Amino acid sequence: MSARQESMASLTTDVAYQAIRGKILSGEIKGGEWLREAELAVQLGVSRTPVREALGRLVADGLAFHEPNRGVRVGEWTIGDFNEIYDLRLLLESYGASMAATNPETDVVLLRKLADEMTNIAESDSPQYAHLTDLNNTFHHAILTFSGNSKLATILASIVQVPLVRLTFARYTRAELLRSMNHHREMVDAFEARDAKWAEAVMRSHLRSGWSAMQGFISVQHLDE
Amino acid sequence: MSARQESMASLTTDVAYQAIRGKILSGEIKGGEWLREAELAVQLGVSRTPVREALGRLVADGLAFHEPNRGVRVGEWTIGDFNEIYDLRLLLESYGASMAATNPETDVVLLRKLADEMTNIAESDSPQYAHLTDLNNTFHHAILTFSGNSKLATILASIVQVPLVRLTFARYTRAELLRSMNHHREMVDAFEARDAKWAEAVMRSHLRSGWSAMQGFISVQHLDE
DNA sequence: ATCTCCTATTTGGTATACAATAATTTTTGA
DNA sequence: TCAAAAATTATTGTATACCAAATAGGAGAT
Repeated sequence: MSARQESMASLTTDVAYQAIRGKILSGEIKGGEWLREAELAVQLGVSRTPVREALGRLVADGLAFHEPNRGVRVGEWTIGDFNEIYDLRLLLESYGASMAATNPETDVVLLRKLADEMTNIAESDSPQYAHLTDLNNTFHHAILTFSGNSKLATILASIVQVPLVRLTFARYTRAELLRSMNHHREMVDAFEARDAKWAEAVMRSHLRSGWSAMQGFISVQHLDE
Repeated sequence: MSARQESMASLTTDVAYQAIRGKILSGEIKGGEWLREAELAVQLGVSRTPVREALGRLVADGLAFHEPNRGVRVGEWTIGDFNEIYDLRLLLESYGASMAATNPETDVVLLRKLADEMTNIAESDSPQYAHLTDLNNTFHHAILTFSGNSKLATILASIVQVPLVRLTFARYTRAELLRSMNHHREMVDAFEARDAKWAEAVMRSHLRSGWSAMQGFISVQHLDE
């Protein structure tokens, strides 16, 4: 099982999936809206068939919901959902960090490089948030990979997913941003020391403080759109 | 998001999904075998369309794998996979147990009823293993529900899944079976005492001992078929 | 106003056709 | 003989057309 994944390069269906997913993530299609097969098909210039398969995948990964004989509609997320997601993320990622800390396969050099680069970006005058987000994703994903449990990254991807995408570093205060960067570097130190408990604790702090920072503007976001 | 799920009652596709899934779980279709669309379609007396959707769902929940322009084939599972799965199960279910212990919504009466009924069955002369398995699933699922995190049960279902289905209580020694029943009852005691740490510890013991019992005959299973 | 019936819309499913791709077999050429 | 090339075959991926069933919404009747 382990390695192979074959992430479905089958052109049309995949394009449709990515396109619709993008519309949801970007907010172009809002929560609760219907995803009409025919409409999307003409919009994307494909037939209903790949659209249906794409919708099936969106439903499968929890981004949308299927109502029999009615169709598929985009999911809506409450603060309670975010809370549940963050609790699980805390549980799984801190476990991953503790496992990665004692795994000899863990590439500490890579992680440090990522942490340092993120710090540089964050400390610049006008941080490139998009790049920062990419590096951050890479960093967290790498840790999960180094945990040695190949299922871990998959599961987390299926939980964390979409709804958090719009909550980016751009919303952090400067203090929050710098603290986040400090966490990254401290985590690498913990890995270097092969200290599982330390790594786990830093990851907990990191995610918890991130969640705390986000909670503020989630309600705002709900109000102004 | 929380409650609603709309578990797709759309006849044909669902029937196909269940049928193919059943063939995999029962071992009729073995790991590594191809799932041919046309073949399955005639076998099930439906067209290729619902078969394709069913295969998509099987791929989505990790039971099968897609190889572009080649088709879908049933996954193969190694002992390493089982290990990873059990580690995650331990993490998530013990978390669930600890949360359920202090949740006032937890229906201790129901759980005790289940635990007692399982004990009765296990202590009888010829235990009805199928019924025992059902009750056990209900018991574990109920705890996850009482954890208060609605995502927890979903995630676990997506991990534990299939590959473990064939590893049933029927393979347990009498001692292992009775110990498992003791764990269930002890867990209810921990819930009644609202002792999160206790509940968590019992769940850890429970799953770890179960995994230990299974490890033995997994290799056997691999050899004799 | 409420209930019933009708109609439009949309899904869920079938059937069929066909291009693209990968595997297999056959043929070719040294 | 045997490896490379070419032809054949099998199967997926997509499109298209069509139809039954279900739902929503509105017209009309009570």
